Amino acid sequence: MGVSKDYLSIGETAKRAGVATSALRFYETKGLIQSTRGIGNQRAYHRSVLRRVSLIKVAQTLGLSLREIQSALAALPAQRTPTARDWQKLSKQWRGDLDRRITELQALRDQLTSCIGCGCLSLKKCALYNPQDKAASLGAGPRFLMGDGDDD
Amino acid sequence: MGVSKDYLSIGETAKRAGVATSALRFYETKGLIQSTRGIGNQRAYHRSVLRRVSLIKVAQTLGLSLREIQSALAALPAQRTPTARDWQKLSKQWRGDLDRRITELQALRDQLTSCIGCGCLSLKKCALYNPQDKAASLGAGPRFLMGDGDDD
DNA sequence: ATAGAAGTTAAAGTTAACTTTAAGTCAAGC
DNA sequence: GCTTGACTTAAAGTTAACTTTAACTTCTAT
Repeated sequence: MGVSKDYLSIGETAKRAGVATSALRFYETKGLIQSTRGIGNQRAYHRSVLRRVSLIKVAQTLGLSLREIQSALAALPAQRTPTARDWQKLSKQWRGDLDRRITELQALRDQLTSCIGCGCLSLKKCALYNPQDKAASLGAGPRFLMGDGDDD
Repeated sequence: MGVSKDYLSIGETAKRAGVATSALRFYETKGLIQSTRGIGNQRAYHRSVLRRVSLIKVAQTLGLSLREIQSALAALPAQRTPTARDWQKLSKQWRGDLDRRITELQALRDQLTSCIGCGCLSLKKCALYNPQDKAASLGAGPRFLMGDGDDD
């Protein structure tokens, strides 16, 4: 059982958060969560860690790396259960990220769509090939360029 | 210079395809591209490899893994420059993949949007948390569930 | 003939996000 | 007293997609 009402063992925390104990230890080494130590040097996680892990999981679903998540969580108080307000702040920012990614993918799809049937695939000319064009060319409209047969 | 009009050294191929020679060797071990060997055991890549590498790069931009790309390319003749028709077939399939990913992300965003301000973050109830719900819940409409304060 | 650029192979290194393993500690139940 | 289960740490393993390194060999130009 838990160390107390407010503190849980690593096993319990893992079970309730739906992650492996190894993941919790890993998160701890990365500074994403914290623990205190009880008798026998065993970890005791505060209840608030459960929410933190939840946030981590949501953020991961959204495609954020642990490093990015760490930055975001750094803004939250470690020893307090994140409030609705905390969550709002984070989720709004994350939605922005998501929106951006979606927009990028849509532009990529449009580019791809306009390229279907084009068949150019010219390394030097096709917009799909040039990563540096990515920001610039996305939304810059379709380009139907047939390779000249010599520069592919 | 190239071995002939139709064959290029690894260095030239790398330069023209915009990838490192190490990447080309790597792709070769993965069966994504092929080479013949001249005297001295040096690789000679057929011109068509340039297009193949192009396809690989585009596919990667679209988010496909080398393994998936390998499958797609397996349908293409190794010793022939992919034609517009080949490209059409691939790009249509890839667009489908892209569409699906975009749809997923949009559903995720909608879910996130509806969760902003909700602040539930209940491990047991919030739709954002449950990966297995992902397929089912996406598009299943928003869920405003406040945690009961005891389950997370 | 010889320097230097470009190639070759096998193996190890890199990053992310963890898991697995090894070896040992600790508390509870019988 | 002893087995069992949960826990601890450090280190190694895993997958993807390459890059880097080491130790040579071959080609090209002078």
